[in-house]
Amino acid sequence: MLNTQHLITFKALVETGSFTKTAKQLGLTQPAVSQHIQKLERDLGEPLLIRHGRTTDMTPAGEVLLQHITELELCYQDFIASWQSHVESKSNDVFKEIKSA
Amino acid sequence: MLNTQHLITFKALVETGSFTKTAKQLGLTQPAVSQHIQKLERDLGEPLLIRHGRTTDMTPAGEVLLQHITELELCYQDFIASWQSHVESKSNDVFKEIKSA
DNA sequence: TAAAAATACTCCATAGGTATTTTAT
DNA sequence: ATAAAATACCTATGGAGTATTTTTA
Repeated sequence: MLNTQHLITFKALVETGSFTKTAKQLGLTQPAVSQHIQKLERDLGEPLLIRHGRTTDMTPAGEVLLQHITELELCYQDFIASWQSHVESKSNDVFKEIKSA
Repeated sequence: MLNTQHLITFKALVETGSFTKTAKQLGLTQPAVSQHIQKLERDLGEPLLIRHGRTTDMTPAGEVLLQHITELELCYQDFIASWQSHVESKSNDVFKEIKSA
């Protein structure tokens, strides 16, 4: 199973293009970022990035994974929204109880 | 961030209706299942299940979460499918290389 | 040679297990 | 009294940090 934190790190890495910047952005160290990517690559059995020296390109596998991450984020946002409205309706219930007391 | 393994455990628990059966099904111990649910409830700040003795009912919060899990599973299945076809097209490339050699 | 990433290692947090207690039928 | 869930406690794995080495621009 893919670790959600590692996926977040991968997405940030694609955006910044730099392990060091990603680490700063996420409040991690650079080795931690390296380890997240390595773990994903081990889990998936192929490289997500092609390293040419300091710069990196995404592999097709990386593109596929990135698309998945985007969809997971949408899914998560939907959940947050429904959770919010659940909590709101709950506090409405409490309000009603107070009023009727 | 909600732990994916804990979500899987919660779904299994809803299906089996029993901590012990869930543990067996997932190859865990019963206390591990208890801990997964407790962790989710702590993370979300409200109960997912109402315990009346040995039996449990899902709370509305539990229903909301379960819906989310279902959507995550769909999302994951889509990913598996696109990953498969990515890998296949890669091996096709390899095949082509062999043929053209 | 100076930067960025990888590696080595160490430590600590937490996930999961065993043993036990609590609870409800 | 028994079966199921909760709690206590312990251990081991792995995640994250520091220090260092490697790499390349």
